[in-house]
Amino acid sequence: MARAREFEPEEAVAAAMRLFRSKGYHDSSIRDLSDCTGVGPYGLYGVFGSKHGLFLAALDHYRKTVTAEVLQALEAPGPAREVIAEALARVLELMETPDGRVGCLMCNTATELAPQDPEAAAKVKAHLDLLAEAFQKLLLREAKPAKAGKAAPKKAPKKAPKKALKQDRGKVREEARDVAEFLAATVYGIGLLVRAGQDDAQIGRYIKTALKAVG
Amino acid sequence: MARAREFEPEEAVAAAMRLFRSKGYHDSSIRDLSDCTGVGPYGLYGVFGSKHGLFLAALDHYRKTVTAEVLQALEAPGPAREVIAEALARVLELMETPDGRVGCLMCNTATELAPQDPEAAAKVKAHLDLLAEAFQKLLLREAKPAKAGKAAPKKAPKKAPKKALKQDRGKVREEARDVAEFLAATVYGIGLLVRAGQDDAQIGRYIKTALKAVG
DNA sequence: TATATTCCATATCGAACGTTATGAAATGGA
DNA sequence: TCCATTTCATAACGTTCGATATGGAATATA
Repeated sequence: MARAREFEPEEAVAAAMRLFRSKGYHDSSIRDLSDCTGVGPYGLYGVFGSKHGLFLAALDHYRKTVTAEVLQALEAPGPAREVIAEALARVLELMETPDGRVGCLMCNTATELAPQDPEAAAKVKAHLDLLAEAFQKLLLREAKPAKAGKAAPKKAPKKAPKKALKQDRGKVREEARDVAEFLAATVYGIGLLVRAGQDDAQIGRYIKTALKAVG
Repeated sequence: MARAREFEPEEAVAAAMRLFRSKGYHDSSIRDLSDCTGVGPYGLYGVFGSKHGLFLAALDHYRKTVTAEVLQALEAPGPAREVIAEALARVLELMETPDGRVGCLMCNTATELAPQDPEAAAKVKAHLDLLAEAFQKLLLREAKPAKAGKAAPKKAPKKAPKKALKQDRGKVREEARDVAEFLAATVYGIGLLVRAGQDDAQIGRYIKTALKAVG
């Protein structure tokens, strides 16, 4: 048929994501994006339709790469609190890249674009929910080891009326949701502090203090 | 001598601050600012020198108005934890304005500009420190009621060796600093969540959970 | 009232923006 | 080997950017 494409869209998105993450949406021009991806306006518009389309693709790429590493960290075995501490430490690591301390693209997007860009806002919200669900899953994994486990439960349920059980379950689930949402926001908070120029020691203390809310 | 100025710089800054807070720096044009302040490019450049100068003035104005209300809330009497809860609730109120849920200008600036704008970054950092100091002062006010107080101290110091006193003081002070820094970051976190489009109920749960870290 | 000076509204500047048009280069099927 | 088609690099489009120049209106002093 015709000439073949000479670039890989996925690679272009990855490069564009780096630029957007570093400089934000408005301060990244098509020429900048063209330079950093090595693609040229024709290619970018042909595949992504617009600067905005490319940006949305970059948001998806962020979730599939950076955020995926956080979610993976939350799948680690062990006590929830320790897993969370490790995951948040990993988050902090991920906020620094060869481009500098660029923070979290989703957090940056929330403040720069969300109120005026429904599509970007939807992706940010979905991302927050994704994080919260991962935290909640981890928290509930520990809260109810009711299923057959190898080790015996440390805290044996004493004097637990059957009627109250459902209420307890609800309470536990509710608190887990609150803490999970809080931790998802904390992930954004880490990105925010990195972006604000705080050093790792200070952010480490922030994480340590936030963990006190896990209970 | 000559013709008098027809606008009040302070009012112009206030209007510019509202626009910057709503749309960010890069998405607010001189024409927009000219329209919303009613001043015209000549006046703006004559007084503020540049768009960037006007923005820095807007950051100062934010501290002197919005943040001042938060600092005032932190001066309220009563148990630290309750005062903090009230102050954070006040923060949430302040994030909504006639222009919508615009969030915190300092938080927005941290993510949009700080890495590439040293002057803005310095103001953001100073603002964070200001908040942290206010929280720390409040926390320490409660931690050491050593000075002559009307009511008797509830927790009488039992078996406290003189040598350990200094160390305890240091520990208390250190923990107060950590919590204070955490709470300052929480203020930004509230602004971030507002900007991300979370509703008040969700942010209220975030505040409630964060308060668990106060201890 | 005359004048020098400053401010205002507006026009305008060169540059950069996001996007599209253009012509040469490349490629699979006839 | 030619052709139809698609991609490429690049020029160009109209618009808007931040910033400045300009001419008339306003004012304190003389």
